[in-house]
Amino acid sequence: MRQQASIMHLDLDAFFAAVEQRDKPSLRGKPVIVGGIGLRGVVSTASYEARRFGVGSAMPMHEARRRCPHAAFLAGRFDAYRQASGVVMGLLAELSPLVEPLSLDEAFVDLAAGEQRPLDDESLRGLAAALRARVAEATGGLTASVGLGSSKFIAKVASELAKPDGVRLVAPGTEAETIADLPARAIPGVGPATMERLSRLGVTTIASLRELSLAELVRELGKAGGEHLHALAGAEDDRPVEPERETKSISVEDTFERDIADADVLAGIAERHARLVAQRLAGAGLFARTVTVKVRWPDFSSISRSRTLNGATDRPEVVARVAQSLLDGLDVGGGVRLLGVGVSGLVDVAQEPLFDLEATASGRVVEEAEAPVTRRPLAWLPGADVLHDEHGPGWIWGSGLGRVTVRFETAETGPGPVRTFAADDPALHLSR
DNA sequence: TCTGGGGTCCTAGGACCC
DNA sequence: TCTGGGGTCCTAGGACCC
Repeated sequence: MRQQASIMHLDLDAFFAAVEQRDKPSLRGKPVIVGGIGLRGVVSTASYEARRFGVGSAMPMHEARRRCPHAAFLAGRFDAYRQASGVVMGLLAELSPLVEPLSLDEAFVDLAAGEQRPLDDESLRGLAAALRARVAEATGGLTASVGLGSSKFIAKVASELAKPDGVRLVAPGTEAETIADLPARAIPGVGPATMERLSRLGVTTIASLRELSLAELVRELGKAGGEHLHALAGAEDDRPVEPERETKSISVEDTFERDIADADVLAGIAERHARLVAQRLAGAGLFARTVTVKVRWPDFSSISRSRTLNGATDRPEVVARVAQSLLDGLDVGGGVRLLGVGVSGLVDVAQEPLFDLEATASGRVVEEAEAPVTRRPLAWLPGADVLHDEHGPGWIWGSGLGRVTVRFETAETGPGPVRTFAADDPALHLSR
């Protein structure tokens, strides 16, 4: 453990919802919920206004609609999120070469690896304040919460304590007392299942977790989990900030609006998924040895089937063929809720296998493989950016029954007017 | 009308090898 | 003549995170 609070954790507040409010002035100050819009969607991010109604991440969308029916429900615009995220990560990179992104809206920064600067508490607080101001300025007003501590764990806890829109520095030497009264569930890695086991041992807070011996924790949670938790409970954490983590797996999966029991339909979906996976593999310059198919049944239980080849491939037809043969081994007659295809065992050189299935049908399959992967036509998803030949830029408020409702406003305009068009109005286009 | 999608890490058992 | 002891790879499942 280092002697300075020189590990930073930055977390953008209600990120997806905040980007929507930035770009849609009429939604500022109002409940906004971004997530899966379909029958089986879940909430990805809720704005703070929506959280007051008890809406939170991972909540089924129908439940969110019940709790906050007047919210704006949006499908999400990942290009916009990626763009804003890139700007913020760029600002972090100016602080230190050691930046570890955890997701679009979160990252660790090791400030001790940056250029020489004082790392006393006051200087670090000043650095965080300046960073937050620059984030807001560079992103059109997004707010970030920043935690500073002597380890990743403490920095992450600190940013949580700083939320929303704040800074928190946990002074070196005060780590254990700072976390003592937090619920054990606040430790990253303690989820519902682990918390349930801990509760049965009488654990509530981190202080009470500390009363369990290492042996007890290992017995209850296994070697790795037990040792990790024992260390974190005592505020011991020497994990380094790792800027480059290599990709270990790539997958595509889809939950269907309604369960699918038709093997031919599922085969077509598996093929599409396999092509997308292979496309991303090739895009990353990687090759895979193992292909996995995942199926979720109507009762929500799921299984996976995998096969490791004796070489590595990035060829869509090979991934598709292996996925198909794995799927063939399953009885889908009772219906399938979700189908996924993934690859792992990634290497950066091809070792094309002498693949026994290849010789049999390569000609036809290769032709198919060269056809570009076609994106499904985009529906008028709520929240999507559009451009109208006459009225200019706006966003989809809602659609249905052959009509589309658009609000014409941008981050710069202030709240704008709403108009409704026919869904096939030739003057209306999706942006980008 | 319950429960996304993209990941990571861990465990456990069996095969296989020296 | 009761049958060691590792190590690694593979498969499957589960917990967890954002």
